[in-house]
Amino acid sequence: MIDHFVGMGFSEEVVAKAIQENGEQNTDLILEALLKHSASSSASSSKSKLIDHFVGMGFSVDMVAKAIQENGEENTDSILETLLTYSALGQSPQAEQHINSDQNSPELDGSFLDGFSDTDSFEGEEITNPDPDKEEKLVSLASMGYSVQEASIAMERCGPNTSIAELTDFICAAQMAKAADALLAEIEDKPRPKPSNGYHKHKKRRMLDYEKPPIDEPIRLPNPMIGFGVPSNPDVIVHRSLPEAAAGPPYFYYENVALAPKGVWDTISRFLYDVEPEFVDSKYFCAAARKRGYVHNLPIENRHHLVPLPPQNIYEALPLSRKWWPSWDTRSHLNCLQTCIASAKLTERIRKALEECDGEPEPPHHVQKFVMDECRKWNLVWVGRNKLAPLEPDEVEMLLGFPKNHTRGGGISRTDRYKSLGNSFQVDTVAYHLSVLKEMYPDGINVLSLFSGIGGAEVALHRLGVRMKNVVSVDISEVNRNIVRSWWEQTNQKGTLIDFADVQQLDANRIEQMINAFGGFDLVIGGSPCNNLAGSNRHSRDGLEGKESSLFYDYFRILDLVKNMMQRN
DNA sequence: CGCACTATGAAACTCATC
DNA sequence: GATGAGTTTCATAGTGCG
Repeated sequence: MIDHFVGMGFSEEVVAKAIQENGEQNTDLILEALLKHSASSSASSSKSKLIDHFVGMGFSVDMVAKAIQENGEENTDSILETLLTYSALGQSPQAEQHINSDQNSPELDGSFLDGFSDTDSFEGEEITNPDPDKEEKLVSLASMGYSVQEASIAMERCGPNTSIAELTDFICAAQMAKAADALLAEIEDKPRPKPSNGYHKHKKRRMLDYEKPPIDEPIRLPNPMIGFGVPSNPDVIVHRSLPEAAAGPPYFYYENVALAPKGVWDTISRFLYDVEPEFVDSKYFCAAARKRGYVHNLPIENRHHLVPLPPQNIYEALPLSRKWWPSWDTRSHLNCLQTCIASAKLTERIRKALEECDGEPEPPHHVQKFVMDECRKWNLVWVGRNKLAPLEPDEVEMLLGFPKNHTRGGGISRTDRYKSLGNSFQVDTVAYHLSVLKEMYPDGINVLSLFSGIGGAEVALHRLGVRMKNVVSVDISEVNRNIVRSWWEQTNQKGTLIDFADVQQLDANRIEQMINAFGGFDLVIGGSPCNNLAGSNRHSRDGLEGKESSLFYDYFRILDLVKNMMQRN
């Protein structure tokens, strides 16, 4: 019983309490109590949040665990002090480790920390005499956006009496040296266009690597996939320093699938002015997973989520399915919403397999395994006794944050609805990133929206209350353009919507024309085709050079044109 | 022709273990 | 570090029907 609810993502403590309060019999009441609890409290326990917080600053997990053990959970200042002391002394300076928490359970067991006290790599007696001056400098450098590792090694190399300015110079010089080497290594690569306003390597790097051969480390996906922070775990990364060439105006926001073939995100990031991608799973925003990478130059401080908050798990999103949900289906979130749905043949096979074991209290293990494998593969939900079904289009609309009937009618087929929705943004996730624009542009913004699809960016901005003065929207699909146009009119937008079918139509002349007419674009947003990158594609997963996915280079081309023209003005 | 339906794996990841 | 089991994935091409 406890395992059942723990499997849904609730913590053991909370489940035990809910069972105690409601009795073992009434699972509905227990679930309700759990949902209320998760709605009222944040998704993470305080301890795991605390760990995440410091790990996000670049400290290793075992270091953080040790520091919390020494100082208690309450005094975060003294924890930080201890961590800085460890770092200053050069103890276990690896920064790449993350907590290996269960992706499905945001809360951690109380016993979680126990394992770490045995694996400490540093001893108490080595930290007797922390140098206060050293600490102060570390704090200063950390607040400037440098990692503790970079800072502490720079101090080690430069000596104790080095000024902050000299230390930052040292770090920059090391970064540039690494960049030059990397650039030499890249010349061998296949030819590529370069940003015309210069190419500067300025990624935050870990000083430890400077000893190693100058090979660019490939981009890795974060675990948990929370980017620079999500509402339940905000500001994991407090500061980031953008490369000079990346700074706006205009702001830009590029999106694609996180699980692309190797090297794809390295290339994308390289083109987009060396901005580090922000990888986020939408399961932290809604009831369905959606692992995506976002390269953008927006500020990341003081983001806020959309209201009202969407359903955070399957039970909130699809309350009617609760009645039929068996205890052995422990899913709390759906998998990625894709462009195709399961066949009726499959759900029939499942129904028959389940009916064959109707007499027993629970299907045998191999049947459960078969059913659950298909449920996860096809995102099936329970709609009756032994009955599973794919999501309806309006349910997909809701899960992705679009208004009901957004893609309905006007001549679009059911198949095309699934396809357009499956290719879209998750609105709440994107809106969280875009939310900083609201205060920056009280008078509204001009938007260049490439590969708009069904208008995920426009819907997100509208729901945020960001006024759109002029929107230039480009999408190859006529039904998609109709959907956006129809939404634009239904929501009584005061601004102007101009649409194009093909990004090729946007050449330098036309872009210059529009920039002159509108006074420039404030936001260039878009997610280029993923079909040659996505794992579901058996036939033509050709990478970034694939037929459609290579349109990424048009996103870059247009963005770079806009940047240059706006810089000139 | 438009539409609904169906069959079709592998790459790349995570996690545990040795 | 190496290995292996387990899990996830904004899809395409072909067929058949009205």
